[in-house]
Amino acid sequence: MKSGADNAAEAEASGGRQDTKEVILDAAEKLFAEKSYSAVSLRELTQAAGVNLAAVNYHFGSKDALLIALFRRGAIELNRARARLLREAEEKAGGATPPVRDIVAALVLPAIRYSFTSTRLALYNQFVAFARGDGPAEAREMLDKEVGHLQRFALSLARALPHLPQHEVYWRLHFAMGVQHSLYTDMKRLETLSGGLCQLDDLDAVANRVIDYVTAGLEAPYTAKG
Amino acid sequence: MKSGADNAAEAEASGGRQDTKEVILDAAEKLFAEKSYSAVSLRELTQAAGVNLAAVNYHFGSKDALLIALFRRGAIELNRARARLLREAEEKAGGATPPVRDIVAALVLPAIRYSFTSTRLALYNQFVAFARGDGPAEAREMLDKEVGHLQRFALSLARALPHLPQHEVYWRLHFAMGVQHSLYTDMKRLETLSGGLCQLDDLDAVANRVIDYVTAGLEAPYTAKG
DNA sequence: CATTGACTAAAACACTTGTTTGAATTTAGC
DNA sequence: GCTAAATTCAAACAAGTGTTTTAGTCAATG
Repeated sequence: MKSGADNAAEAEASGGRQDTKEVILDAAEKLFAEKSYSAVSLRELTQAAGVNLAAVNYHFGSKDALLIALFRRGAIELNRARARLLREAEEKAGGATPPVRDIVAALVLPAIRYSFTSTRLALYNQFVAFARGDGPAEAREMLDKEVGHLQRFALSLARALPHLPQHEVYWRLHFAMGVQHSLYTDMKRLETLSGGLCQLDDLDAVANRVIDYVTAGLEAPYTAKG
Repeated sequence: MKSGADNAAEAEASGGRQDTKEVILDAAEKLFAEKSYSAVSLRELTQAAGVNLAAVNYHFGSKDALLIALFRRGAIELNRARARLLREAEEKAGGATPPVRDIVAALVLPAIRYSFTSTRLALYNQFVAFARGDGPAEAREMLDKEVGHLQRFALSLARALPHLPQHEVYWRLHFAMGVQHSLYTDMKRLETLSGGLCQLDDLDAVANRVIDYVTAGLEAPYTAKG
């Protein structure tokens, strides 16, 4: 047998020391985000992680497989957190549809948390380029599954915004993802633009800001167009 | 002398045939956008452009210099178009400050046009990663200049939204850039999410949508926060 | 203790990378 | 039409790439 984490018990039993697999994943997350997938060599990556060069191929099979495993780890956590918040919002609303603001919060809060603590989300674009390019079918399937998770939010929003045609809901949800995206891309530009006034320091303040903005956009009056 | 386009007259005089330099720039724009800067080899690039392998190093000096030239070409055109629209909006408003919607239109319309006709804007993130990584100081200066252009919009928006503190204007302008960003990133996700319902087909419709959304976000009530 | 398995280490592999070279070719100026 | 500069071309270069191999280490198990 090859893979080390076939059962979670083994990872737990190994005690306080993180195992190589996760050390690699963490280093890859950081480096792939600040540079890019293909700009980071395995030598640079393994050196930063403090592991041997061959470790990546031993534990993951290839550099491509590492990227896939990395994206999977992040996507699972993110979508699980989003789904949980959306479910809670629905339960809180009883049988009725939750207010737009609560749906928005469920969508963006997990991502905002990540943007404060890790570079995890910055991987998304890298992975999209990889999957749509030379990447294997497995990668494309993961992106499709990702869309499936978003579909739940589209439906929920459509119920909360009954005056909007379906395609307009999709568009505005897409824009909401763009706003969210701006939290882990180009933050440097915002910092220099504002002369250091705007930063990712107060999570609640940033979260309220994003939710206010996105909610206002979603609830904007609909001016019929071609 | 080395470079071929020292004076624009030469490029014009050469008649209908595009010169090698621009053929390379066009091919690079396309390839760098769909894959990534470091994922595209000069062999793949020059073959797609139909020029010799050595042409890039001959005309630009290096692969890095090509990326810089590419970004410069795009940034100049984009900022020029934005500045012109903003000036027109200010003139239309006489001495007063233009309405938020007009400022937003000046900011996003040029980018929306590009997103319909080329992959030019998708280069931005690539260039940011390059400039902040191993890239030369020249690249960083270009990003700073880019921020300078945005500053004009920040000031104009601050005048149009006097009830907002300055840092809130910066944040919301940043979010607006994120919405704009969503037009040339992840459009594939929107298409599959909407089952093909949403696409970049009708420029005016998309432009109105974006402007509505961004304007609503900018004009959202301000709920004081930490 | 011996043995088996998972894991690490260092070296080598085949291949691609960006870049350079020097000769052939085209283009412009007199 | 000749000259000289500008450009293209094919070939080669050194360096770096992901991957494989082979030997070595370590911990658990019988």
